[in-house]
Amino acid sequence: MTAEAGAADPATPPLTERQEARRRRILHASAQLASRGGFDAVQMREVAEAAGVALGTLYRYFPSKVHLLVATMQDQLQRMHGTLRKRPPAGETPAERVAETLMRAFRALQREPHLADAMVRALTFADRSVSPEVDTVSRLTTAIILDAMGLPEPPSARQLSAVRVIEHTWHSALITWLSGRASIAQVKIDIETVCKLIDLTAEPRA
Amino acid sequence: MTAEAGAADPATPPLTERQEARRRRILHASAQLASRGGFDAVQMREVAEAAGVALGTLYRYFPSKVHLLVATMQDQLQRMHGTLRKRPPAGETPAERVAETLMRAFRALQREPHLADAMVRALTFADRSVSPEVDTVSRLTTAIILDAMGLPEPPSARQLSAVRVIEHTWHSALITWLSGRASIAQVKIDIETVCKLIDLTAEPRA
DNA sequence: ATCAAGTCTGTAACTTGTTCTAGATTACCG
DNA sequence: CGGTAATCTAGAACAAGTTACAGACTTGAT
Repeated sequence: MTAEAGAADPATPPLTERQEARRRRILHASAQLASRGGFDAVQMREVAEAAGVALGTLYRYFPSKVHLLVATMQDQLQRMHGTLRKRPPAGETPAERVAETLMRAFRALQREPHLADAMVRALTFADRSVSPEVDTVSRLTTAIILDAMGLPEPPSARQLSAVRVIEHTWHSALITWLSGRASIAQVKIDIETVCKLIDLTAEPRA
Repeated sequence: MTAEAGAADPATPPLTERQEARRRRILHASAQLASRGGFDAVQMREVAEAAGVALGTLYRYFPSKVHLLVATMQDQLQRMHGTLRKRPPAGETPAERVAETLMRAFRALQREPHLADAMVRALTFADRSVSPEVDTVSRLTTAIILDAMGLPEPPSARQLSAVRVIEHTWHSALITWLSGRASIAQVKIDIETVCKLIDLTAEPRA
């Protein structure tokens, strides 16, 4: 519970500069390899080599391939959150703004479909041992959606439920798209459909 | 395209009786192993041994572990569809009936959480090479939901969108539950929330 | 009954994620 | 600076999914 100055790093022993650099090289190598071949192309030996680090060291930083890819996703999401903040969505209603934001994110993912594949597959394949990290990703996603809604006050319980369902749909729709079972148009429709839930959960009264 | 008398098996060369029996033994062994340890406990060598079949034969019937587990899910889903048909949901509205049906299915999964884990993880981890099989599972799920809705006429495009979103939520909510990041109560709320979409897509006119 | 084609078995090999170990390097403390 | 604990490296070893292959068994047609 001791507050830290940084962004999100509770109770992690501070890293030296060289360690921070290693960590960054590893994440970079991971994203790089993922950008070509997707999940399968991220091979631990190759990541280690590309990052200029021994295999054992890679495993010290990220205890499994899934941990590594989920951390990669955290990294990318943070980047995207920053980008999205700069140009807030222009829609009239919260539902429109959320749909617009998600579609913008979706277009970004389309530019690197293999990277998206690696990250999303890792995310949904993650077992309990990765729960904390996956939860961080989930919180980031929630933050992005709530940002897009642009609420004047903290969200109600019903709104949070709607946001959770939107996240579910977002992840699952991505998977169906990545595995070639749904078209881009289809994903768009699904996102727009689920966003209608927001209107439904608008507070009946202030 | 030659029509077959069975249920769902287009363009598959007919199996001899012994082959059918082998296939059944394999699926049974798979479900059995999955029921204990989940995804990781389904080890191809063990499945082969438990089914009394050589490893190469197992791979001839199911070209990968994911194929095997998705086929296992098909099998279980078919069973569940049958069970659900017997006692149709009692709710007043389509939304209520769908939520009731999904919660019933959810309770069934809770009885075999490891099996659920194996099947759902395989389903979301499946890559393009498993698309046809995953699609079959998806169609089965859709059929179950449409059944529960109990519509007098074929569903509209908007209703089908809602059903797709419900499926997305169903899969993703299961995953968060299986990985311990959401409680049973939470899954229930998410299902109920997304089912409200059905009301939203009720035809404005007949 | 016999032959050819296809299938099944048993087993070894290969791949990639993961673990382990011994020795070199680095960081920190006095 | 010197010592010590932690970290890093290189590489072997292990586990489980997957592939390969030689020989035995089935099946179906003649």
